[in-house]
Amino acid sequence: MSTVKQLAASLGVSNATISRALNGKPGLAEDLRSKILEEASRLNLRRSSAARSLSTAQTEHVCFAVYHLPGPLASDPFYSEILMGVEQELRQAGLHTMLEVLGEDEIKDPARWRIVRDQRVDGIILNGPFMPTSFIVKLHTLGIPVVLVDNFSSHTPVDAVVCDDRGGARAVAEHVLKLGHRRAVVIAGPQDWYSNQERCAGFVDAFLDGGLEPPQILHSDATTFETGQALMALALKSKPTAVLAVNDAMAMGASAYAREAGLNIPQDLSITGFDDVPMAERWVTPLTTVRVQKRYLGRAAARQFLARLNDPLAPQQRINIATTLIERSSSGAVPDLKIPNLKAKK
Amino acid sequence: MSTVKQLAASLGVSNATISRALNGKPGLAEDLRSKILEEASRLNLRRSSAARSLSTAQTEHVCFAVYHLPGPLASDPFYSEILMGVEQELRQAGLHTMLEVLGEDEIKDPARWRIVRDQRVDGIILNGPFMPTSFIVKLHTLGIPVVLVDNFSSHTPVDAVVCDDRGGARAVAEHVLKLGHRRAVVIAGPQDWYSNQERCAGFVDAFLDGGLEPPQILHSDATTFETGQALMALALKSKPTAVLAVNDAMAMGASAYAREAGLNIPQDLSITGFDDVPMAERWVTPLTTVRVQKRYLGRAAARQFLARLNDPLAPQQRINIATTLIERSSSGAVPDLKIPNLKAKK
DNA sequence: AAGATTAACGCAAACGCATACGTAAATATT
DNA sequence: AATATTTACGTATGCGTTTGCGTTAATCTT
Repeated sequence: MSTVKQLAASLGVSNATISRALNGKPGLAEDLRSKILEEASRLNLRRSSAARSLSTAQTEHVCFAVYHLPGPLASDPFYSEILMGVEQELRQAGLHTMLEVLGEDEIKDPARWRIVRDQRVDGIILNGPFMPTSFIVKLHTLGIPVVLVDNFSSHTPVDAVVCDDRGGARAVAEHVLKLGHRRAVVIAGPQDWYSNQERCAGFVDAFLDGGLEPPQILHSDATTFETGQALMALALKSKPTAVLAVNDAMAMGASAYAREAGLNIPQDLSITGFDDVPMAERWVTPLTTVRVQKRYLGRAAARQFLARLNDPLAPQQRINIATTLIERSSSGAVPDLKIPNLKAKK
Repeated sequence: MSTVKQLAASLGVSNATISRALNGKPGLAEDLRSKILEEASRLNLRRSSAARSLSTAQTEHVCFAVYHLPGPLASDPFYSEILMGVEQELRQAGLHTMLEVLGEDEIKDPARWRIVRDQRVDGIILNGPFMPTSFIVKLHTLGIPVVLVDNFSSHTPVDAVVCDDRGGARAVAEHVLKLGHRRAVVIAGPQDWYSNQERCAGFVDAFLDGGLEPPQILHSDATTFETGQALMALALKSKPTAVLAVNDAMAMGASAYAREAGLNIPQDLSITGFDDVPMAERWVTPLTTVRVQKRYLGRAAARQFLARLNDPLAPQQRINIATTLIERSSSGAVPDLKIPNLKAKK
């Protein structure tokens, strides 16, 4: 329970020396240093992070902030795996993670955000699909190191760590095309959501590259199981042989709806998801999907943050984490029987 | 970007006055106070939390710490809803939440835990089923305010906030008994897990109160979907008409296994879960389960923490949050046809 | 061997805020 | 009207570190 000053007294040296010893700084005999470290652990030294921060102007805290619009997405805990990754990496670097769930107030005026106003953190890692550009820019203008994770804002000068949404989407789409499907519907979420855009773009890429018309895209204002069900109802009107969902939650909703409509998956209809959430492989018909390593996304974000701290003037970076196609049984060869039907109807 | 001192100079008053105005302390004319507050927001005052902490010996930070044993439980993000509740409530009280994922090192020697050693937090909210008693006691001995959430340690002098595991379990069990079931098997997790114990006890309570033999209990070292499947394989040997799982993940595993074994739920077999995770109602056969309001659990924990801060000497408290039975379609009347079969075999 | 360089440490000033105490003016008391 | 009380503010000290600079002693240079 002792302080640095007490340690100094106990060893008959100045507290400057103690400080140098503890922080591994030069200008100190090695034997004295080791003696100090020994005494420090013997006396159970409890330093004051406050005093240290006051002196160094560094808090050793970094904020992980999420912003959920009020409404259907409010309770999606999708960020938690990212958060785990962030914490893991920051902890390894000797930094501590502060969690903040943002509300409208902070979004509107970042300068009034408490951790900013009180200088409680050395920087911020931002997560959430609907982070307004103005918010990000203001934060950046305040001189606070910021990195975006699982989101990207093109008109913003801050670093971003995203997964390869587009490439992943292209991969599932190609997989589905290879299975012979030609009539596909995309079940998507809000259009102003970065990942959603990229995934849709990836789907389209694959179709265009295959010399095909781009698939029909059904948008919605949410990406939940329920909206997946609802969009599936619409999608079925086009008599598709494949449905590409922008995430697993919607894919499962779509799958549930199709099942209740008497369709067999994948015999009558192929359905694919995106994310590879834990339930994806445990679903009635295990989901063909794209694995996004959220935890790694978080780790990468933290590492990028550390790099930014070390070099505040480095050019803006955008880091892309690869995704991988996971083939399971919710996708299968195109149902031969139905193709003529569709053609006939045409 | 100004400091308190600059504010003082700008208004021609002392910084003591500024401090009093900002912190709502008495000894200050109201008009002066409002003038100061106005100037403060005009100059975009950025105070130093470090200096404030140094002076007041309070950080305004509280740590939410989780401890996951390495192994199968490692990635269960069950704590995230609790965390959300904690953050929400602490934020409302003007405190900030620090997240820490504990490792073996911290568990063994809390005094070496960085946030403790550096006095980074005003207290700690602990979560995780396998928190060792010694760890909790040491923390408490160090004089750090601690509250346990979703866990309870009877040989420990710290506050705890738990849900009514026992009552909830009793409720599902009674529900199942009311449906006519007599031959039930309990699918459970590790025996040294508080919630697991309580839930098993609740099941047993209901059976004993009904004048019946307690059900067979199958334990496992994890509580995942996969262990649910595995235990279901064992459970079926007893030809039960109902299976009570200690959580939804296991119930879903059990459900999946039963389905693949050709059983119809609930016609051939009733299955119940516990927790009411989001997937429970979306499962192929929507799960009869017990709702645990994890978020509220977190909020209650934070409130208890605040109370503890205000009165460090108050007697230890244990707060119990009610649970509610959610009846869905995975449970049904006992299959009449099979009862004679079972009796015959006997 | 005398001067120059370097190493090892102490001194003391910040860092920015809170607060106990002091003081002067305003108000209340008799 | 004189004294006692309260109100409103300033002064100055302390919180526990870090760090620039100064000092002394040890080592190196020629």
